[in-house]
Amino acid sequence: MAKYSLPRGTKDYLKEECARYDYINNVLSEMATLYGFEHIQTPIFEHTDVFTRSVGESSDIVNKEMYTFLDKGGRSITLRPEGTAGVCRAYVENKCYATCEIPFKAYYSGPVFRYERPQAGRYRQIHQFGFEVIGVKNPYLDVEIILLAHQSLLALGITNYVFKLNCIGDDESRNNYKQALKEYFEPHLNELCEDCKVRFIKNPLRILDCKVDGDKEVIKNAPRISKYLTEDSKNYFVKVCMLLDKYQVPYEIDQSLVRGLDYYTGTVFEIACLGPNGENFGAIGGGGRYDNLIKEFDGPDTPAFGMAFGMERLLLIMDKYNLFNADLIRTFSYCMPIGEENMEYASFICNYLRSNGFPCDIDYRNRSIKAMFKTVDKRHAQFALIIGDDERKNNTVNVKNNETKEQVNIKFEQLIPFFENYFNNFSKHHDECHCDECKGE
RNA sequence: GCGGAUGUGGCGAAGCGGCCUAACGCACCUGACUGUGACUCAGGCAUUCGAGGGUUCGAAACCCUUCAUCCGCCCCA
Repeated sequence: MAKYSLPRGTKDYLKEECARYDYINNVLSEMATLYGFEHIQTPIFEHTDVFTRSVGESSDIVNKEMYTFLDKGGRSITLRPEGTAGVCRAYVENKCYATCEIPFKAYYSGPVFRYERPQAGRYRQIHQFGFEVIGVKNPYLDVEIILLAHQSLLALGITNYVFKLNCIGDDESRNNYKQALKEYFEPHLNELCEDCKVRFIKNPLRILDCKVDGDKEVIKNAPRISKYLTEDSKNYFVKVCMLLDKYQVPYEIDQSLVRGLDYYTGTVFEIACLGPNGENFGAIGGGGRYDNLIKEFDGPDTPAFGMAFGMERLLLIMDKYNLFNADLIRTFSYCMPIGEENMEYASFICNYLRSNGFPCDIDYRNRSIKAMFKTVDKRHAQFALIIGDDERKNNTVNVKNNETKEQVNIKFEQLIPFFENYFNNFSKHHDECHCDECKGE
């Protein structure tokens, strides 16, 4: 066993897993671009109060899950537990409200940290791919982001998910509702768990999210937000639902959904997706409207909407459903020098191909042909280049197409034209062909 | 943060106080086959049982501590 091991709840992404991660990241980036988003990056740590003020004192994230430490200058620093707060801080700090196009549409991708007890699909360092739109309040926008998530999942091949949707209302609605909840729960305080007693004071909305008392009549019978929504909030949400119907997005309304972050207002959602055997790995993504957050960071009063995917959850779900191609990792060609004495020529060929832009790798271990062919298969190489005494003496390369198993002896100076020709035919085939294999590309 | 289970080579797994210098299967390496991937056959591949300590004449097995993983709760991505 290794003397040095990973910190709990973290993991190494080795080649295959990294290739899968990159694949998802690419699909989502392309989707973001399709919807008019631009890439931004913010630091993975911020001053602690960036999160306490936005994510909220009553949230579990701030209460018990943050990686917070003092830096050498005595500042309280926190590894970001989510992406939105940093984006909003950056938006205000860089005065994007004045210098950028409104709405400000940005996507980001990277690690976030939460100190939780690890489980399957749950880590302390996870990666989120998120989208934020700052500057617009319009049901069409809420729906645009949900559509973006919807289309992204379809592009990844994920199908059996559902958007759980709720409206937690504007300030007025929520204040009315909080008041009603307080009045309702006050006489029942003793029936609630310890956590909920704290929630009662800090944010009674949280009580609805409690699973400990989830079955208890008290919570079941609690007033519903829908009754306390202002006309505006109600109409807005109805419009959102109507549009989702129109676009045939799979969603259901879940009035107990309040989200674990305090900054949400209005439309909120989580994406639930079960494994092939009904396993529940938690939400694969979530988000919502946060109309007060920019103001909270001392920016102008600006509405906003955002969402994020959990990369680890996507990775897990896609793996369970076998949605990854087997050959995400591939080598175009692999040089097989037969015997030490052919190493020099083989190495020359390999570098020659590389300098002409054709990916190539070479076997350095003076192994048997059998062993090298196994490597060719394992690395999904398109071509095996067999280089032995005959080839070296005649300045040729024995090129074996690993797919068709056809083998030709090619003069050194014909190598590049040969591969160029191969590529041209390949893309020509690609353009004209409508077979299943090519359609998806 | 709470409750439960588990930890033996790259992987799966037997062994549950001495015959363990750790079975078996897969994978891997070498050769039979001086240059074509299969099959077959022969051989190789854990001084060591997550780590540290203790009990014992003797420990992978028993005890303690610790680390990690998995499941449930909580929460979410």
